[in-house]
Amino acid sequence: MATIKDIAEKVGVTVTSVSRVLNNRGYISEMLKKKVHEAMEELNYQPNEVARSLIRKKSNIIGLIIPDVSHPFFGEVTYYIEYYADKNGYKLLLCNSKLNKLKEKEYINMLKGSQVDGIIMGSHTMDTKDYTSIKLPMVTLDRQITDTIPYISSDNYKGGELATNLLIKKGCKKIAHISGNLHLNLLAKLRHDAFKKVILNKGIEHIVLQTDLNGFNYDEYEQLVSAMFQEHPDIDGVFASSDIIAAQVLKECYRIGKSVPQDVKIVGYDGIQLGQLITPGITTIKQPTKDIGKMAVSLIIEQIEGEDVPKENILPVKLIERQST
Amino acid sequence: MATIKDIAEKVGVTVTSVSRVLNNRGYISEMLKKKVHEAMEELNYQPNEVARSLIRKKSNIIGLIIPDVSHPFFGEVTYYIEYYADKNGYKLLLCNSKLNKLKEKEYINMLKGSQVDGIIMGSHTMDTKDYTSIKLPMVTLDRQITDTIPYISSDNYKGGELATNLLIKKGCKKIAHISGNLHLNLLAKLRHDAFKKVILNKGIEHIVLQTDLNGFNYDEYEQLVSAMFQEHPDIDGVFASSDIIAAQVLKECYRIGKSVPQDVKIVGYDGIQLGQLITPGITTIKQPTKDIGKMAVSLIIEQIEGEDVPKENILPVKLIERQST
DNA sequence: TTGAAAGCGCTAACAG
DNA sequence: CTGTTAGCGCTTTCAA
Repeated sequence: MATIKDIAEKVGVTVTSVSRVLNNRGYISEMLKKKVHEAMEELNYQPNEVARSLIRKKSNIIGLIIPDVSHPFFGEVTYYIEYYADKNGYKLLLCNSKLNKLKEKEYINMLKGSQVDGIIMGSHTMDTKDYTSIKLPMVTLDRQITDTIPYISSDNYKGGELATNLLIKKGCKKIAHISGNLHLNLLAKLRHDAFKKVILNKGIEHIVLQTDLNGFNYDEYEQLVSAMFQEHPDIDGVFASSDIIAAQVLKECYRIGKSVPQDVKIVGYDGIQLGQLITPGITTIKQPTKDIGKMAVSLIIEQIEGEDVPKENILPVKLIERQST
Repeated sequence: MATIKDIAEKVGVTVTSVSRVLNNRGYISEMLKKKVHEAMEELNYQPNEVARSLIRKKSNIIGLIIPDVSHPFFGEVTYYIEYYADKNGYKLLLCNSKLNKLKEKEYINMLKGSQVDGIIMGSHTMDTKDYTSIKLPMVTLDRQITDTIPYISSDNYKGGELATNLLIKKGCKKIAHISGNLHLNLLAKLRHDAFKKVILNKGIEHIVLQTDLNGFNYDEYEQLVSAMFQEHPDIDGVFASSDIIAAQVLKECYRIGKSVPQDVKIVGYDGIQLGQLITPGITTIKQPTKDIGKMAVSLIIEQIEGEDVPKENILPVKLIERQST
């Protein structure tokens, strides 16, 4: 690979001058500019960003830690984060924590070592102090760690209300809520809280199930859902905390001969693109993945640039009614 | 952030010695080792990988260019690539090209500038010479660019045969194949070739449709599939080039009142995890995403280490029969 | 067993 | 408008 020195020699000036045209800083003659650009073309020169990072103390890299990119919700969010990062001249280092505490720690150290300019955290298994000691621009997705670390979430409480109210409105008498892990302090817990409030308020029979901690496991979902219908065959409404789980519920209904929405009504969560493809369409609460990604990037960049950013960033959700209700 | 100098001063030695214990190279007294490690603990020291990369001329970063992480197939592959990269001490820089030629070029330059040690290319919209001029360890997914650049693909021809034969065996009389873009020189084209060969061989009526170039667009799929059934209402078998498209076909069948598999039989491709959730289950040709990811990483690393690697790497596919056939 | 010195590729005062 | 010099944080000969 050609270096700045090569092109300096070729043009017959010092590296300083070349650096100047590279960065378009200070006075440079048109003549020099032209020659340098030509030489760059010829030698196929590409500035070494590693060297630049070292001296500028800025890598232009954002680290992203999520449980699993292959989960459709995180896949979509990641897509948009990468999109907006690139648009703003940043690169994305991707880390899949699998909701594993140790891996999460290691990734954070790795990212610090790699001199990333900021971290977007979509996985939160560690203790509060582990996050506060990071000392790097940070933004979390769906978790409020302290009031100093900005977070982005969609309006989980509202989502929980919308889903629960819809099921009630449609006449469900016994409703199950299948939530994610309730102990991780995720804001997604608010969906559960809203569910409880609404349902208690209306005095409707209900149960709450929780999926386990070990990431996203389709088999686990399957067992959970199957056991649920076995123990509570009279369930006629399910509010699932993800579209994946909702699809699992739908599948189980088919398997045991319950028709949807006649016997059982189902509401999912996330509004993943793939949800459109399932028949009957699963009613869902759509999270604005694009806006989440965009905001995550802008909040990180603003912090990198030393600006103050709002700590609470709650984006609206939207109820999408399809055939499962 | 503490630097090597800080810890050298704290311990009362030179940076050279500290560097030695960091890298466990050369003679170092146990005493020094211990002291240095203590100081590292105390100052929460993390070696600056940017500085290391600069001097070692090795970043330990792999670049990954794919069309779109939020597409489930690529999401899964990306997940495994990151997994194995991390396992081998490498980091992953993620790039979504959206199958856009210009973006792909820019990403490649960006990755070169970032001094990545190698590139895994899962997006191929450029011309052959653009790839050969990259001069960096590289491996492509599903495209044979030249006989010098190693590629990984699953056995597309076999997959096409399996799918087509199954549909025929199940009694289909008019079979449609919905392929991806046939002009991108992807090896996925072999699915189409196999389809043609088998179907002509048996003299069965058929049509071939092609999805467009602009990445993955659910609306486009919808229109395509809808138009297909309108023009050819007598189609009773569909071999789709992805599970997503197959799901779209299934959905359209529901919409227009065709039952699956009685009226129309469907075979998808990829074997994405999400496919399990759809009812009726869509028969599919499963690509070994985990093995693909693992092999991509190992082929890149072997090249980085100067080893020769096999150029053609074809992994087996597997027919998974579900209810759509 | 440890240190001095050079240098990776680039930027940035400060001179001229 | 251009060059000299120092230095980012680290590794690595070569000496001691």
